[in-house]
Amino acid sequence: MVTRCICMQCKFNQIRPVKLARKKEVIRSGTTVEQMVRAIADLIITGTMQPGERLDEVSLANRFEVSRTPVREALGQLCAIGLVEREPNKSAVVTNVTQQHLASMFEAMAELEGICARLSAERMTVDERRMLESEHKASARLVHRGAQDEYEAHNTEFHTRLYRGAHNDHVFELVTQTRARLAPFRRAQFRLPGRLLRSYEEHDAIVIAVLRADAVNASRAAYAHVATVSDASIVFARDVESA
Amino acid sequence: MVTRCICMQCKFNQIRPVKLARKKEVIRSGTTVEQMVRAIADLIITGTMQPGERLDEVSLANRFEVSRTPVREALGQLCAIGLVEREPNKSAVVTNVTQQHLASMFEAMAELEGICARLSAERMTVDERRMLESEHKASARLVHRGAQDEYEAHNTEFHTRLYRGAHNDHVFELVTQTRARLAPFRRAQFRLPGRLLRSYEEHDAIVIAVLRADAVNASRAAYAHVATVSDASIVFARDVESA
DNA sequence: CTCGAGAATATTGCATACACTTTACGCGGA
DNA sequence: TCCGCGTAAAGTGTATGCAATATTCTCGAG
Repeated sequence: MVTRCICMQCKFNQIRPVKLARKKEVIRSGTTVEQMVRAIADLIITGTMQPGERLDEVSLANRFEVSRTPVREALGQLCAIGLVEREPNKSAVVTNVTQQHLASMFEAMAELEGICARLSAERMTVDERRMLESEHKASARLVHRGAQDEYEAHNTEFHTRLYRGAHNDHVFELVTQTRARLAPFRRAQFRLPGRLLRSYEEHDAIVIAVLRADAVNASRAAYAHVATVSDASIVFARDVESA
Repeated sequence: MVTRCICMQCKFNQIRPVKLARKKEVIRSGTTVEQMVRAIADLIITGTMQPGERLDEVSLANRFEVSRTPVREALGQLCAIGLVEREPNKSAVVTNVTQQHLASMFEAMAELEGICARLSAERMTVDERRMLESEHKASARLVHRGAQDEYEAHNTEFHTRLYRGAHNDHVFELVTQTRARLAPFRRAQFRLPGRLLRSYEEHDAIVIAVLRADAVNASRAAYAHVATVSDASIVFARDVESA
């Protein structure tokens, strides 16, 4: 996708005659590099770029209409985060994790979610508990309607609430980062039949335990929840790999 | 330290007339950027640069005799890791964590070490267990001699063994990364009276549980161990701050 | 027809140049 | 003396150029 195609109509092949001059009129949110990091991360997380695919600097630079310098910095940061891999004098590549590493990430994720659920059960404020519950109940509707995309958004929101509820900044960072790296592999899980309902039921178990301040069961339920996501996703990943 | 001093003898103020020309004869381990990341991280971790201190790009470039480009990339990566902070058009700054964030990192570290110890108890191979035990026993000598620096090296080694023993790549990454970020604050802990012996005893509890494959107690012991390090370090950090 | 060596091309790594932003400095006025 | 304000200096953000490395292509030998 990123590698050059032969077609001369393809915008990647067009030599852009216009000077790359950033005018101050251009309202920029943050620096170019930040934008690039977000943009490229999106490409990876949304699956527009598959693991193993090459991230060619000049193509990206043309695509986003910037010079190679910010692209390079962005790739460096994505590398530090772990979304891409680089070796000297070669193109950056979307991180291609082995089955084993994937499994280790899911296991770590389960541990981290377990911690978050446990700490949430112990530490969430009354407001946080109330919000968690109402948001969760609201998503029941989506399950009935089979609204996958909307449910997925709610799902993300739900987990974020758990992460925040732990009231630990660093744990929040770790779990968020791990989730980002798992995102490419988790993408299609809600396509599997019955996954939506099952996810809801598992959330239910977590919510009940958290509301009761039952740390042990909250932790267990969260761990188990990730474990089933893991199973679904690893199966999916294997299919993709063999395809 | 990094900011310019007035003295014209200071090497930071010397205009370097020599061209920055990298000859191929120079044997380089990895790219310049990698070296820079390591070098700057070292400055921070070893405490040569204190939290809050400015990392001026040109000074660093002169100091390491490279251009600003690799310095910038390195700073970007260190920012992604969390060792430095940046905002647009300002110098990068060694991350200055609040008491609260520091506490959250130690708590996260305790959780992670607990996980590692638990998994190690369950998963370490016979060889790994043997090595853990013999290395641990060897360090007893250092405690008696009061050899702080050597003990610290052994201590690092000991914990790394636990992290590896968990047989989970991603957990290893997370715990290693967290340790790096805590390093600046943990530095002086072994200076505290009696800390050496106490550390050894705590390691002992972990080793015993791991060797017995007693996951629960291994986890507890590891958690408790970090908690005491945390106490010592937070006290130290507070002293530094108020000084 | 396949394989491999070597040239041609593409791409990365770093240095440098320059525009824009922030900070430091100095000076006049209150 | 102290406070603004304007200018100078320093510093960051990005584009571009060049050398070094990797990749692709070509063509001849087997």
